[in-house]
Amino acid sequence: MKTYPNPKSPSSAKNAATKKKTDDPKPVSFFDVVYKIVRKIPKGRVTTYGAIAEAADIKLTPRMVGWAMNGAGSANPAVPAHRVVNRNGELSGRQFFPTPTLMQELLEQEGVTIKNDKVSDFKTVFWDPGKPKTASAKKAVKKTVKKKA
DNA sequence: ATTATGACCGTTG
DNA sequence: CCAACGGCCATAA
Repeated sequence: MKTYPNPKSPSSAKNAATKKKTDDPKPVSFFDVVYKIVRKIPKGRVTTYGAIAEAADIKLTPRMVGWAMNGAGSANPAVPAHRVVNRNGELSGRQFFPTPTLMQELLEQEGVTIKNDKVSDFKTVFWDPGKPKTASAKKAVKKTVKKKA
């Protein structure tokens, strides 16, 4: 992050709660969507950015999810960003927490086992936000497609 | 308006 | 199997 601007700038989290100047056309920023989903994550459960993105209706990309989490710390109520990991189950965002170890600590407190900064039973503790509308379409995708190469 | 970056993901080499 | 690249949408300069 060389030219890292300022993600938690007033135009991010602040906007989510209180509309400022940079958001007129949109009543709510896409941050709110992410926050809402993340807050839905049950305790002791984790999810991936991609899952959140899909839960958001694919309107966003995993990257935007992570970017939105930047304002999570300033969001109200606080967003359990520690329950959000990448598809590899790694605590990629731990570095962005007040303390790099805080994310792991929180997860362990909830009963999630962390191994080498990664979720042990990631697939087990993994929680899918679920797509209410595209629920039926989800079946068509068949999860058995897990095979990689 | 254009360029560059990002708490990612999937495919290609 | 491991490494590298591009794609995706949004924000900041």
